Amino acid sequence: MTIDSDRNVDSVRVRFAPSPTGYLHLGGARTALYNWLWARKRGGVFILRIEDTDVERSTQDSVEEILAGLKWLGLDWDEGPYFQTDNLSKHKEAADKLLHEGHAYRCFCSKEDLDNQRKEAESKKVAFMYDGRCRNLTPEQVQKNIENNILSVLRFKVPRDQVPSVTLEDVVYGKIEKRTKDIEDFVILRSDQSPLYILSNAVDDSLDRITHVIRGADGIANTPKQILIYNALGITPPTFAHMPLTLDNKKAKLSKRVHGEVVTVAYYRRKGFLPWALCNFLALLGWSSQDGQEFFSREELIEAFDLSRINRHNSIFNYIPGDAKNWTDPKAIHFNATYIRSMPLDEIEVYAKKELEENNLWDQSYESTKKEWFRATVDLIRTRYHLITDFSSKGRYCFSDVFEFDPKAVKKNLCQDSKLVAYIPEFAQLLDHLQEFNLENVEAVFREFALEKDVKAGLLINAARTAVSGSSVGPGLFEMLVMLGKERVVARLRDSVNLIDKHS
RNA sequence: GUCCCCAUCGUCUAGCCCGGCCUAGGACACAGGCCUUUCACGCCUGCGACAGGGGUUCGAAUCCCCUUGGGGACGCCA
Repeated sequence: MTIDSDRNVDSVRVRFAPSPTGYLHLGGARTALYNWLWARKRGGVFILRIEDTDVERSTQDSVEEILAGLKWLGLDWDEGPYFQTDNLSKHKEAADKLLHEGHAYRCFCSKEDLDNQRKEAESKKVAFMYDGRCRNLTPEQVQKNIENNILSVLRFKVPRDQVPSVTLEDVVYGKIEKRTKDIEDFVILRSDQSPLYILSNAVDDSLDRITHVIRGADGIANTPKQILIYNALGITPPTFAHMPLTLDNKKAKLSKRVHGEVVTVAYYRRKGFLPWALCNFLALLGWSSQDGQEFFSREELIEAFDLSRINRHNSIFNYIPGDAKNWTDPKAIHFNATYIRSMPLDEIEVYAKKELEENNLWDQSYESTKKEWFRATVDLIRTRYHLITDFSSKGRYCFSDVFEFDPKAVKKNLCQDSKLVAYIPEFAQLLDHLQEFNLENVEAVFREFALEKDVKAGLLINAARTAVSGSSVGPGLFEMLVMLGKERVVARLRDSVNLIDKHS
């Protein structure tokens, strides 16, 4: 259990606080998931807060994309979405308080000036830290600057003399210590008096009575600063749990800009992922269960999840750009495929239906007269599918007579033996005469025909597979034929002879 | 450059806090085999790691130090 499990046992409040400056990406989804899991596990509250204080870059589209992504993933929130900009007055109030109580001061240094200093430091390869030159301005000097309309920002006065170091007990990283001499007097209010993230975030977390801040490890550097703010404001800081980052295979932070859509949640939705399969995969990037279980239902994962089992090292999202089969982390595909073939039929049917509808392959009868047929078909073909989109692509032949023939399959299975041109119409005829088009009878036709002609059954079976499905792979042939029904099978077999002509 | 953090199979990880049960376990991927009418199903087998060096100890993947490697943060972004 966590460090403060006793104190917060009945009142966990966590939040996911994305900035609406882009897409919901995998890293954000994972952060949201961990927060959600923790809230659900502890019977707490999961809050969604949009941190839109960067007016320049925040967009409404991005907000909608984030909400849609979370909804799709099934990460429902209990409060919000709150918008950080709605709290601006509170943030300014806090800043005023810090100023009046001597925890902050006006800094009149110009941005250009500081940028130059920073550049110079960089070229000299020395560390740049604001030197605090405005810290000890006399009230008269400050007044004079204000009268002269010199713009000022508000900087936090890091109490280096009183507090030698800030330590925190991170739930996942343990004790983290930072000397105050290594923390610069950071800006909390811009020159237009708008608050910065470091301030707003801390104030909002306290306003929202957040008990656990669960965020990426890139937030570690901010934490000591925020603790200093909490202390100056007389607020007890929340518990922090930083989660390791997810890097790409070159160990760079995942980002939409450099990695493209493969890191966006929307992409997985489009490509045919089951939302829970993605969640399940994401949960395992940095966390593991005590007993090694990897597949979890929502309830099971909530039960098994614990902040204390989050590991400390960054993980790599192992996708290989340009690899058609492994267009994303192979393990993620493995999760999706496993869910597709093992989830309750009732649930997968819903996804299959939606997929077919979107591709004009849906027929109303699949819910009435052909309901059982549809169920059986979905169950038959899902075994080897990796993605929901496979139902409309690889499975197209089940739902439409217009489908593609894989040239390699045609060559391999139909053009392989010239006798097939004669055989196919023959056994198509035999099948056509079948009273009952069931597994036994259909198989018998193939077996007996093979015997009679003294050829391997496989020759006929493979030819038939390609003739009726256009492919060389798929479910067991006889199941497939019975599923398609006599009429379609016979017609497709007869038509397939034309394919052979074309190719030979 | 400064500060913070991390380091087990190619990847995700278990084990580490409380040294011996570790000839280091699982999963994905990969390879081979089986089943079979095909296959991206299933089953079996294999491949494959404690970054390096010093300590401490009877004994170290586990504790300590150093080196190396990696990541993150150093904005009037969030």
